[in-house]
Amino acid sequence: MPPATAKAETRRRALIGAALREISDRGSLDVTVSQIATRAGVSSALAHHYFGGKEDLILATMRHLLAEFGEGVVCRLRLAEGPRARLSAIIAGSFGPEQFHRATISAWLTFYAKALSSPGASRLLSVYQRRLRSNLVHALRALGADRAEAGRIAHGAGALIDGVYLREALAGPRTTPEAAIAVVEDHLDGQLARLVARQKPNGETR
Amino acid sequence: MPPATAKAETRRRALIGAALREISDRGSLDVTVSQIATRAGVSSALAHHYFGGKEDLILATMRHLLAEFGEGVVCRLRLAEGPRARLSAIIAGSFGPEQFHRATISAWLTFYAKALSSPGASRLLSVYQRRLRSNLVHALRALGADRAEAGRIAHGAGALIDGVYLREALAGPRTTPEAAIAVVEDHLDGQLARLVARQKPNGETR
DNA sequence: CCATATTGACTGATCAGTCAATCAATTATC
DNA sequence: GATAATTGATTGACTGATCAGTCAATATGG
Repeated sequence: MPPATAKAETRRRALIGAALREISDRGSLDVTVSQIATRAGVSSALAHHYFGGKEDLILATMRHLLAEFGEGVVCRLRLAEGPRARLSAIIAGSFGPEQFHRATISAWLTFYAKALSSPGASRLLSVYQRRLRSNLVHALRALGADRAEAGRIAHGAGALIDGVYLREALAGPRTTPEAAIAVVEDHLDGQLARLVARQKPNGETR
Repeated sequence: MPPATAKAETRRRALIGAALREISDRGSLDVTVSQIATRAGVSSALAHHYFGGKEDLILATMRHLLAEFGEGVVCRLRLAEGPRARLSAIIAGSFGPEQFHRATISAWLTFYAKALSSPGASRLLSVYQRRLRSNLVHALRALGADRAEAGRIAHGAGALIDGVYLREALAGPRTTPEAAIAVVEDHLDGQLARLVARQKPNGETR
């Protein structure tokens, strides 16, 4: 509300957006503060003014991406009825068109790489992974999986989602979000079929 | 055989090994030529002498890792009898203990990230992906999958393998190669069961 | 006027790549 | 077999460029 703060917030957002675009375009975190600032239409000194330094700007950008991602999932989750639909909502949210752009995917991959050497980045990604896992496990348990099975399936599904993203980041031929979703749904179907078969050995599979 | 060439080869190997260790340790491709050279016990100028420049050294390191990986798969593949065993061999080879070290995995992830901005790195990874896919498709077709199905399953399995690696690169709690293998085998079992069920709708599943 | 926004100019550090100069080994010549 | 010529290995010192971060000075809005 205060105009000063409002302007500051605008600038922060602009810088984060510029950082995102710059990182995506160049496909690398080797992005200079000047490049980002120029893209945002300000001087590099201003970027340092609003964010303590480069690291903080990068982490803020990451946090932004993460938050956007989370919103997409939560939004879809609200509309889902029943545990199986919740699983689908999580998957669809993970590949929401607002995330599934080559540029955004590239940014994700670079963030993952950064997490190897930046505790801050690592922490952020852990949050995302835990949230995804928790969502999946919750829905799986509602489907009758015990804790171990739910954990196992969630782990596999999470890895598959990450893997599909990873391939998308590199692959020449563009895939659609629908195709990505299909891969994960397919995987889950296979896993759930066996889960059900194990629970009710009397032949009933659906 | 010629001593001069032998020495040169020794040096190249030493530099590649040093690069690998340095990249793994630091978890980043932001590694200086000096750091690598020092670790190899030579001057940075020598690294430039043997490899045209930094990029070439990095790519050579990548190629080395890739070749090692390929050998592991080929070796296991030779021992496998029957298509299903070949699938298992590919998976086991992908998670061979010689590859499945935190350090090596970190290097893989950084290479993936580099592929976003380096055509050379991208090409190398494409080779790996094509080889993996080709191996998988071949075995799957021998199991009766048609071209489309084999392609679909291979894509999913490839993505899952990459995803498991990706998680391993970050995860705090160390997993064993066996656990990683189990995840992918599990996935394949699910997929194959449905494949068989679709082919022979008369209930026979094994 | 005051506070905040904003900048240009600067600094200190880092690094890839170059180069001319040694050093070592191999080969050619007598 | 001794010696000179050639080639390759190796280095330290240097350069040119790049960049994150700083700071003092200036604009701008209240």
